[in-house]
Amino acid sequence: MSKRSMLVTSALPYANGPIHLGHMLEHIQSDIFVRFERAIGNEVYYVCADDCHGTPVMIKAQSQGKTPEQLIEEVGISHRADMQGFLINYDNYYRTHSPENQKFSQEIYLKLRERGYIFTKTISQLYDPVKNMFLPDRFVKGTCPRCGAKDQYGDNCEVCSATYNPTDLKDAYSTVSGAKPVLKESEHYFFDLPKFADFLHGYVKTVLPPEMANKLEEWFAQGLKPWDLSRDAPYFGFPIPDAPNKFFYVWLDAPIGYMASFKNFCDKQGIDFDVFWKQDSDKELYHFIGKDILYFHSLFWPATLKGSDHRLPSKIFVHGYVTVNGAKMSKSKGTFIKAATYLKHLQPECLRYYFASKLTAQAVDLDLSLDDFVAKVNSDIVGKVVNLASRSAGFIVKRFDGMLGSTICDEDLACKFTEAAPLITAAYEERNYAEAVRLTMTLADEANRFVDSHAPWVLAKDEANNDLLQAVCTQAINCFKALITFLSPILPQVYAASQEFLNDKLDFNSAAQALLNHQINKFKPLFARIDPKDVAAMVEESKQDLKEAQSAKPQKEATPSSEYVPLAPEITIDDFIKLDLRVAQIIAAEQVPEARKLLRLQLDLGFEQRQVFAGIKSVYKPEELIGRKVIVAANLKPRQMKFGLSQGMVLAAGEGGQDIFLLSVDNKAPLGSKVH
RNA sequence: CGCGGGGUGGAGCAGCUCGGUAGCUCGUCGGGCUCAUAACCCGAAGGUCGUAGGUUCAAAUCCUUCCCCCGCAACCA
Repeated sequence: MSKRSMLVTSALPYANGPIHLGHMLEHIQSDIFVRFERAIGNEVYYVCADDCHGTPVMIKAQSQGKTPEQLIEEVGISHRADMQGFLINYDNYYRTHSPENQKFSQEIYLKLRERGYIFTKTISQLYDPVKNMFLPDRFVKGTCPRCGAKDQYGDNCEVCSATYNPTDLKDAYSTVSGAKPVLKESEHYFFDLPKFADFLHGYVKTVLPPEMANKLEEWFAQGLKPWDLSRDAPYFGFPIPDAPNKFFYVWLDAPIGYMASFKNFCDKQGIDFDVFWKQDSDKELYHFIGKDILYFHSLFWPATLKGSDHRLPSKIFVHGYVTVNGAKMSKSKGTFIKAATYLKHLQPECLRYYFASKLTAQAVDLDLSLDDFVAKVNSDIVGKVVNLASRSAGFIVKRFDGMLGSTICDEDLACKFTEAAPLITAAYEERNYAEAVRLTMTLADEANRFVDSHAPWVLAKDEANNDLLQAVCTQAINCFKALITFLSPILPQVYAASQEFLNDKLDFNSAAQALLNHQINKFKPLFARIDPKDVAAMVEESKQDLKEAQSAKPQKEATPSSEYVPLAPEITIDDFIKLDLRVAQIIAAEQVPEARKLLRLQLDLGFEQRQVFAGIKSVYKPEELIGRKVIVAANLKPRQMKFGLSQGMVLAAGEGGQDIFLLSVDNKAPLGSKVH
């Protein structure tokens, strides 16, 4: 069989939160695939990245008083650590907020535009007048128009399961600021997806398993709709060429992040990027994704590739969700387990093995039953596989100076291993790891029965049986060698330790070949069994996480209808005294005709006069301000505005809009006095 | 009737494409062994395969009804 060459990706984790066990299912699944393909001799590149853009990242950064760049940097570090902790062997783990990705995104967009696949249309959307931003549906809540349930999301009601538009909500409010959203028009850029409908309809059947293709049928039946790929500023993303204040919707550049991550890797390694991505590439391209993002990967992504003259994915591998103890991961039950929390208490290979033992090519949900998890890992890995080495190595080392014999004693058993090898290989290739594990464990049972029936501990009592004893133990060790090699894509560390123990390079393609007349090393425990206490501790800590999360953001979630803006991060007195606040008097105020929100104020600070522009036009009239004493931030860097220089900031309470209240001070306060 | 997936002994799963009266692992009970990380081996109990009906000589496996669970329902990442 000639050597194949492929690029494999895992879906890009979103950069607004930590990695949890749900993510790990996918990354473990793809990592096993990659390790397997490499083990049988294929050339594989494996890349991933953080998905950095979009409103949620922007909001999260804001609420933490950070820039989005700071946030994604921090999140990126923790994501990488988690992936490494689970032995996910990426060639490159990059980020979508990168020069490569910006270049690709814009090039692809321009190509699509050139081909006539982009058009513009004005749509009206809910807008947060306080934060001055358009609101995605998930950031709007209100009262369900059908059943009257409060605090329902913008698109559907969790109580009566009605679906509606965000504009239908009663008493709608922005979850970002609490303000009442207003409708506002904006021009958006659309990708003409319907033009690809026929192509996609045929294409998806070739890259997806039938049940997933079925799922897509309903979307085709309804007819594809144009894809709105622009977002208005403020938005954390890449600017759209020739479209001021418009940014690419995060889902445009996210999958392009696969290319960008690979490009970044290629440039470092001197690999030819285009060979993989050109239209007629004969390299294979595989995406592992969760069923939740099927739509994006099987419709938008191939269409953008097709429309911009790139190659298409060879296959899209879809998996289901992780449930824990039969239910959705729950923070209050402590079953919403973060990767980092898991790693504090348990070995990565335990989860790798458990997931593998239940993973098939079907996109069904996978239950992490914690009791079953402990039982299965301990019983299979320790009790069956490792035990085989553990129970035989002693004889070889003590009685034969660590030398394996020149022969084995049960050809039938050896045959079973040889015969199973291609079946196991096929099972991995089809991503039916559960089958691969089952086949392997059946062999492990056979091997343990073999040891039991020959009872080497009895043979050892009589020197006359030396040859047989050595043959039995040699075969047992060889069984172990085959088993651990079959499991090597799943258990890379045990595999590495086993090579050390066996003093040999274990090759997947010759796993069942016997190692004879060979010196091995003293056996050291290769795998620590799981103590159920560690699992309990992990669950307990996950519950703790929840409590901390709750106290960290006091009311925002608990009383979503509250108008309160979350508290900014704590500062020290040193931070505070940097601020020089002074009492000033408004001695003149006038409208600025071109300005939507601003009034021009002339302030007397006692020691000097200043011009300040204040965004209070919506509430205050110039006449009523003259003579009023206000507080002004006096050491603020002057700002050149369109209408003139603003030399300070007048302090006011409220969130803006109609919610503006100038701070006042007792009239006795002398001008220019400092506020402490 | 919105769509897709699923419901198999106490737990987790396989079998269902190509119908022939149910299999694996764990757990439980009894026994054996003592080389091994209380690991290993043998045996037993326990299910009529969500429900109701149909096709058939024969159904977990094909068809239909209903019930229950999970997910999706497109701009939400």
